[in-house]
Parts: sequence; structure tokens; C-alpha cells
Amino acid sequence: MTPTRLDHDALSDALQAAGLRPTAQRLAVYDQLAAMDQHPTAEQVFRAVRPRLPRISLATVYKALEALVAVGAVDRLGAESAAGPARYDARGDRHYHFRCLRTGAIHDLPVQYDPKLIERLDPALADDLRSRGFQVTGYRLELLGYQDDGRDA
Amino acid sequence: MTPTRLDHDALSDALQAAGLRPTAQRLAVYDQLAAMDQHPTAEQVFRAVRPRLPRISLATVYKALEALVAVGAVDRLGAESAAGPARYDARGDRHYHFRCLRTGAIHDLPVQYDPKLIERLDPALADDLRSRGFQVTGYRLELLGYQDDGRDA
DNA sequence: ATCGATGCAAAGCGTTTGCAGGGGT
DNA sequence: ACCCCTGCAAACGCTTTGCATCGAT
Repeated sequence: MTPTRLDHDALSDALQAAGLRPTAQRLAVYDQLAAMDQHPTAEQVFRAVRPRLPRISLATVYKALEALVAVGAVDRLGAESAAGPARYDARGDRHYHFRCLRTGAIHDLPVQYDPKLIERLDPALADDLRSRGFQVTGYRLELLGYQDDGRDA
Repeated sequence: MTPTRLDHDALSDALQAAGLRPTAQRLAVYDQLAAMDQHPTAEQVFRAVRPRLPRISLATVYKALEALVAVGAVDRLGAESAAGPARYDARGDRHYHFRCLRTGAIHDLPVQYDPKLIERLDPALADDLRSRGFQVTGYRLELLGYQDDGRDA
């Protein structure tokens, strides 16, 4: 389940290819995110990188995450329950998630990603949508439910 | 694709069964939501019910939607892109969504819902998760992409 | 008479933005 | 020298909350 993690060179290249600079903050935010097993919130990433970069600000973490999302190194998972923060995923390979409706915590599922799942659901769907002006770029599948108390929140 | 819509009696019963009163505001919010073909934001519902209930407040719409979600008459679809409002769905039968990553608009997909999709993906998954302390209550499948400009936003 | 629901205003929270200063190329 | 990025603080948008009043039982 550990996703393919980009090393600094690969990530730097990806950032530069998008006209963005591979700053220490961006690399550190990515490293930290990739090292955390849960999918953390921006705040959690902020607290986790602070020891390495004591002067980093929360706003910079947000901006760094935005840059990483822009180059496709990170996925942003919007909050489901209201008033909850978004979660971030240093995605390597694509995968599915389980989402706890109480805490908002997100876990990876130990199931292989199926690139043809939509096609399998309905072979005509993508074409159908395209002809109606919708461009499909991907899909997201989440299990919803609750996890026992006491664990990671 | 038109979902089974609850009439006032059924909705009133559902609310009362949960210890909630079937107020005019709640019924109107539900009716309005069910009558809208897109999945609107709370603000959009608010503006749409105003003609019928000129004195209703946005806070009451939020509270009404919360009550409707609590009794299972409405689904709340969290914002995907940041800084966007949540959308609400007067769900009848379960279905899948297409989500526009630019505008946040959500459309129903003309595909039948598959209750056994997860089981089909991996028959052992649900049991596996259960044994690890995760209780699965459902799943959500969304196509992601972009819709041409000019339409409903 | 009770008890929940409403409507208003204000607070709350996560996130973004404006801007002066700093650092890499 | 340039331009992007940072960090701070303030603003922002969406949602919730506190509270007095209202309305239905």
C-alpha cells in the first residue's frame, strides 16, 4: 500500500516543469506528507514539519500543498463532514479510500485500483457524457463508515 | 433518474420518528431541494424557498438540511475543491455523481447503482475491514472532470 | 406551560490573500 | 537585478452557535 514516493530530484523536476521552484518548504512538506501513514490535514502537516523548518508558516504549508497538487504529486481529499479540514494524500499509485464519517479520517484500501471500473459499469457512459459536454478525467471511489474509537483520529 | 420523492406525510413520519418536528420550513426546504434538478448549495436552496417563506433565514435552511440529512431524506455532498460550499441531494434511490472540478457542480449519472460493487471488487474486503475495526455503511462513486462553459454553474 | 424550532446576529473554522521582506538563479 | 517565494496578518466564505421569541402540542 505504500505509494511510489518521489525523490527530491523527481519532485524538483516536476515542479520546475510547471514553472514552480523546488523550495525547501515544498520538498519538506512533500516528504513529511509521504512519510505519514494517515492522510493528514494541512494543520497536521504543519505541526509535523515544524521541527525541521521551525520558521515555516501555516500559510506556506497551504501554498506548498497547493503547488504539489498542481503538479500532481499530491491529492487533495475534500472534507466530507462539514466544518472539517481537507486531507492530503501523497499519492503514488491510484487507490481507493475508506472515510470515517465521524472523525473524517481517511485510510487507504488494500484493493487494487481498477482503471476500467467505469467502463465496466457502463461501456457507453464516458462517450455519452462526452457528447453532452462533460470531460471525464478520472473517478473516485470511497467506502464510508465508522471506525472504532481509540485509534488514530 | 428522478429519485423517489417523499411526500409530506412520509417525510413528517420520518422526522417525528427521529424526534424532530415536521415544520413548514423543513418540509419546504425538502420540497424545494427535491424540485431542483441540479444539486444545489444551501444558499441556492435558501434563495429558492424565499418566495414561499419570505421570512426564512439562511441559518434555518442549514438547520433544516441538517435535520433532513439526519433522517436520511437528504444527502450532503461535501465540497471537493477548496472554498466551495457543500451540495445537497434529495436522494431517493442511490446513484452516482459526476462532479465538475472547476465549478463544483454535481450531476446524477444515468447508470444503475450497484449494491454489490464493493463485494465484486474484493469479496473479502468488507470482512477484512470489519475485523480491523471499520464498520462500512456504504460507498460513494464519483466521476471527476470538467463541463463545458455556458451551462448551469 | 412546555419544549423544540425559528430568525437574527455574531462567532467560528479552515483557507486564501495582500504585502513587505528575502533568496535563489 | 529579477522574480518567485516566504511569512505574517488580515480578510474571506461557508457554516455553526447563542439567544430571545415564537408556535405547536
